[in-house]
Amino acid sequence: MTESITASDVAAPSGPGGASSALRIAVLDRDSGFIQVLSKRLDRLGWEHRVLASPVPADAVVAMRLSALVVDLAVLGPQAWEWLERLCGALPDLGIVVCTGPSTVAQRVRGLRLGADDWITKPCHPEEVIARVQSVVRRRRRPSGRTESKPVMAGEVEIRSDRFQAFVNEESLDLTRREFELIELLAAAEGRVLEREEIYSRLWGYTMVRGDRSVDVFVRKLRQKLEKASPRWRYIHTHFGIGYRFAAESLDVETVEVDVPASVPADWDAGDQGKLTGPHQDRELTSDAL
Amino acid sequence: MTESITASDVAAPSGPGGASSALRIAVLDRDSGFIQVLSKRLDRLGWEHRVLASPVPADAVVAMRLSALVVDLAVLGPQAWEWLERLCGALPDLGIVVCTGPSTVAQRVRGLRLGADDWITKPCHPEEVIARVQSVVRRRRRPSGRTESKPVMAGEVEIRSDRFQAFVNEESLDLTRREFELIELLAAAEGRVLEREEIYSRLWGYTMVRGDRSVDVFVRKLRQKLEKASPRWRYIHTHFGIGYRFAAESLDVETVEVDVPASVPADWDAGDQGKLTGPHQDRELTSDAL
DNA sequence: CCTGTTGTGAACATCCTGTGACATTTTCCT
DNA sequence: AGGAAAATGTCACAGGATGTTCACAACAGG
Repeated sequence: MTESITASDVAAPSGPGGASSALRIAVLDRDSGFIQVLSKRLDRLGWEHRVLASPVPADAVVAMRLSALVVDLAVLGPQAWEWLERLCGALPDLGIVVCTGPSTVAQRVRGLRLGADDWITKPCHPEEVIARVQSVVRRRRRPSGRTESKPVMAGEVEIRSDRFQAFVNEESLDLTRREFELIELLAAAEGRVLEREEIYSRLWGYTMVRGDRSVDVFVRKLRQKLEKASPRWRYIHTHFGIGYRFAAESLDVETVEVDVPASVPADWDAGDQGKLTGPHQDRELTSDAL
Repeated sequence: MTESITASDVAAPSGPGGASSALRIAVLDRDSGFIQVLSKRLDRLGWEHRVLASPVPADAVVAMRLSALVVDLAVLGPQAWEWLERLCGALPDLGIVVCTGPSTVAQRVRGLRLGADDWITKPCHPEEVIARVQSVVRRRRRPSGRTESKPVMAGEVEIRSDRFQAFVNEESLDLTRREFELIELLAAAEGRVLEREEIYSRLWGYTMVRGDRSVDVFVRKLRQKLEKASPRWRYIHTHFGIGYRFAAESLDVETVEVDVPASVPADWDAGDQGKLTGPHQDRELTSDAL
């Protein structure tokens, strides 16, 4: 029962951590001949893989952190559609290749609409299965675009994707992987509010269950490190009931904005609101006041 | 550059999930029957599409700014592979679905390896082609899709969905989540009267029980914040016995901002607000303006 | 003038987030 | 392999923000 998967470089689903080669896939099927041939081929490719012979609850699949899954819907029996739908819902970034016996157009269309990425009809050549899995994964990976190495600056921090680190004055913040992924994600969406659910699904790869505090906890860890390294700046802003927003804001220039004293004449079209906080001066519903 | 796919004011209801519709695809094929059927289907889906009958240089395809391309390699003749490779290299984000006659496994694998995202063998059902194109595009959409969202202006307020906030002169109104949802909903229906029941069911998700004052309370909170930030405008108008209507109206006769004619004589209640709202005649509570 | 509807303010109940502590898993070192 | 250190994931609590309800006043309509 020991798994053949030795996690050496487990590229988390949507995470930036991907080595380009090492894939992690699972095959859910009972056709022993097919499995055997496919396994051998996968071995030679050096992909981590795992064979499942019986219907696995969608939740269990989540835990496997796969890049892709090859599945014969026949194994799942009548609940195949439901299973597929749930899985696709939970793991929007998982590549799913259905490889099953004869089917109707309607079935294939249904499967693809539910979220499957490809549908291969048996009998088929294992090499084609491999190629289609690669194709699916290739597309999935693209967004993570690890190629560019343009450091992002925000306030005092510099985010270097090529080093998986953030720096302040050339000093590393010692971010862990998740912390870095988080700040990278937030910074990429600078100015926009990201909802918790979105942050979670983009970092963890599957959908968040209600009551999960992981995002909050990592935000706090990030804030701590940012605070320590760059005390006079605020970067992560809370939007109550929604999520977080990344924007560098300096605390230095104390923006004492006087309330309009009601005795303002009729027309202030001269618009001298006198904003002095630089690029961003929004006063949000920040609960980060200390 | 004259071509513009404008999903003009679709005003995505809420959240990132918005416009999933407007796709732009091309079909490179000569099989007139296939093309015809497919085109009709594409029309009904509202996807912009274009049929190409002869080999188009890869560069030309680039200019089309497509979401996906369906191609019969047979049209391309012997240089099909080279063409495919060049295209995939030039447009890594373009979805490419090969749809062609009988082929060997080796050919299919080669095509997929070169960068094709799917390979369908003719004869095939157009619906399956559609479904596979959707599947391919679905993956591509994730990263880029949700970036844009144009702010909505009304009078002095600017509603930015990406920030879950409304602003007046770049100053946040500090709306809570519900308040924001409410103003967003109202503003999206600008000019029309929304009944309480509808507002309630769209914001709270279930039907309102008689006697529930939640909507009124939130309207009041919204009005307060709007009033404080933009004193010389009225935005939310009560329609007795019905519900509320959102429309920016200046109290200054001078300031001709947007739609309001402003040259209104003495009798406002003559109801020349311009916009008649269908079933209910505009019975306005304009007396409070004096 | 009467009745039902809406505006208002405040009390109250809930939900949300920050925080620290702790359990669990992974990584690294010996 | 064994164990320490680091990273990640969970949990419970406290304080604050938000949502809901209520009573009453003000108002529109007949």
